[in-house]
Amino acid sequence: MSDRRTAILEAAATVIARRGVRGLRVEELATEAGVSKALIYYHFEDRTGLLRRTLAFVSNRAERYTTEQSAADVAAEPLRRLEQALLLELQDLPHVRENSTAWGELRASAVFDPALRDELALASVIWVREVADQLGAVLPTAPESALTAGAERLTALLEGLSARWLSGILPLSDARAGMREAIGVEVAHLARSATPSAHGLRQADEPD
Amino acid sequence: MSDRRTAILEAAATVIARRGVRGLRVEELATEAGVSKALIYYHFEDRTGLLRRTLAFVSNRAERYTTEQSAADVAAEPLRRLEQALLLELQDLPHVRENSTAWGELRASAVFDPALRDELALASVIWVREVADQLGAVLPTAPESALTAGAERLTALLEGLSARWLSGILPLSDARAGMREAIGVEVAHLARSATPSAHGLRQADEPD
DNA sequence: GTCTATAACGGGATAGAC
DNA sequence: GTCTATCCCGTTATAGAC
Repeated sequence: MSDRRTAILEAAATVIARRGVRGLRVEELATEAGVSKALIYYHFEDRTGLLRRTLAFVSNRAERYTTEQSAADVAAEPLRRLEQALLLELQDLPHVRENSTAWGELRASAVFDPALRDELALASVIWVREVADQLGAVLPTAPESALTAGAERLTALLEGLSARWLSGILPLSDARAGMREAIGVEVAHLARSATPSAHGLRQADEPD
Repeated sequence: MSDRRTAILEAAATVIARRGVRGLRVEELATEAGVSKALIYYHFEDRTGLLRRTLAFVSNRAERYTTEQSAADVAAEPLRRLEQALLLELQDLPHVRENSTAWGELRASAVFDPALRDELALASVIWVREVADQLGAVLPTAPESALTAGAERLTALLEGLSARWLSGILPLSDARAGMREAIGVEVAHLARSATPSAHGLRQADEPD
């Protein structure tokens, strides 16, 4: 894959984080990437195609830095690693903010743009499974389905808190505190359901 | 307030739910509302002003139907009422879907449009307090700060789950199950922290 | 592969009649 | 208050040279 193409995708993430999907102008993107407008249409089908590729690019990049970060502390306790991985997205660092903002934008756009849904669903499933795995490292006895459900809740909460933080209605520190507490609560909950024999039988909450 | 003006706001919610803020065309809005484009500019400053008013309109409407629904079951147990109020937003009914979609869109837009932030922050604070109050009815002994934090988590989770549902990456039934379980977990958590030595206290009045 | 120049048009906003 | 008609700018997308 050409250098230019990658440069355009990186620039797209930057511009989306700055202006939103709605505010993305192919011209501004061209300037940001240091190329001409026409080259963007040469490398990508059209505006929507570009967005699709950017979504995949952003989610790969997020996955990459999450994994790197965790690998660096592979010796750390599973719970610490889980917290790190989730709180990583709630930091006021340029590249984190950029990735979170772009991700949020593209997710929101997917509600109205079916072309984005496949990429979004794929990225989402990968992320949930990753978190489920880390939860599994914390709670080896918990059943897979419970881990997935827990990961679903934690990642959805993270997206909700992130959206509030980025739209300026929740201070970052509150978002981080909320996330940290939720992790603790979730782990405790899963631990209780996973080891019913230790204490009294604790059945699942409500029937569907 | 004129009939027309309200009709335009209602139509705006409908069109935003159909096309997104990004896809809202003043012309389509005019058709939907059964008025001319010019009238929209007569009643609202400009496109952004219209969005601001629509945000306030949508959040008022949501508050209204939440309250109505709860009032109808005022005799129900507090926990049931809390669940009802939150799960209300996760239903595949036209007007609910419309409100949730429009709300999500406007929230996402606020990240890049400071003009929307004040309305958004206000609506958000009202909603969190409402949920915190209902949590307080379930757990009279819990301190106000814990209730607010819990409500923050529950509403943020709801927004996260809702976004996933509406973007088609999470089935509605999963979203509802996740929400229901989270409520149970959260209430249990708050109950434990509020009554470290005993449980079942149900008589204390409003904490400060 | 990459550029400059331009076509083509969608859509926000306004003028002015009634 | 409400309409019809229209302006006109910004934006996507393409043509064609190098």
